[in-house]
Amino acid sequence: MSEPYTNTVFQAIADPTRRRILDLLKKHEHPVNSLHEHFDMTQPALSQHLRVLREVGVVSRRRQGRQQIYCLNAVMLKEVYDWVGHYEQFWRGKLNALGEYLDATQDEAS
Amino acid sequence: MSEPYTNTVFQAIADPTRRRILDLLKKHEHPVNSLHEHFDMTQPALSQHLRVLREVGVVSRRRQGRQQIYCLNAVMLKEVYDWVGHYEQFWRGKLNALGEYLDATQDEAS
DNA sequence: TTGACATATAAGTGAATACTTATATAATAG
DNA sequence: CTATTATATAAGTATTCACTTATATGTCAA
Repeated sequence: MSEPYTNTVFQAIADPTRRRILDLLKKHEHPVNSLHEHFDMTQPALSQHLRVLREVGVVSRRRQGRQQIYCLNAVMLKEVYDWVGHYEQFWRGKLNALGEYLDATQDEAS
Repeated sequence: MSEPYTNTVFQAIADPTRRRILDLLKKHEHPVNSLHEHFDMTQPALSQHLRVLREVGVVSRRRQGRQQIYCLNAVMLKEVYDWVGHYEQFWRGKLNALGEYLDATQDEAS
């Protein structure tokens, strides 16, 4: 009945647009207009996604002239990596057994 | 402007309740009522979370008498692990203070 | 100072989400 | 069969979300 989990980073990366932003920032830092070229949405919509990422702490920004340069702060993703890493043993071994993944019925149905 | 990302698994694990369900199933399989003891919500609410996890494919179930036994299908989490794993170098470099310029060597590739 | 540029915030909207209670289905016990 | 147990679905609701347009802020250039 306890609540030992937080929401933040996992929710931030739940959105595909925000994952794409992170992937772009992984290559190198970007000002907003440079990021904006990659997305089919308005600039305010993008800025709102950037705000989510900022509030979670997975990106940071600095001003450079009129631009805001966003860059990755990947340390916050370690929480995700650590959590999902605890499941690694479960998919290792199963993969080479039957290819991509077994059907939902694991009772020798195939 | 492309859309090479899907939503499914990342969104499924965005909710803390669903991550807790997976953590319970990681220990061993569970019928619904056994899972329900761990959560402060109604049984239908829990069943709806289980449905989300099922539809994404990260859990499966089989009937055993009146019970539905849920068990983990962790292969679907590999997508998350792989995605976030591409960021590992960034926090490793920063955590042990080897300096940013180690990260700077991934400007090319991918 | 004025105007253009770069980005952020405000306000509004429709859809999705996470819950609730009520009911349906499914298996077993009597 | 009927009643009980176990789980799922239906329907309703309040909140959150991802977007939009309009406007505000902040920087630079003329």
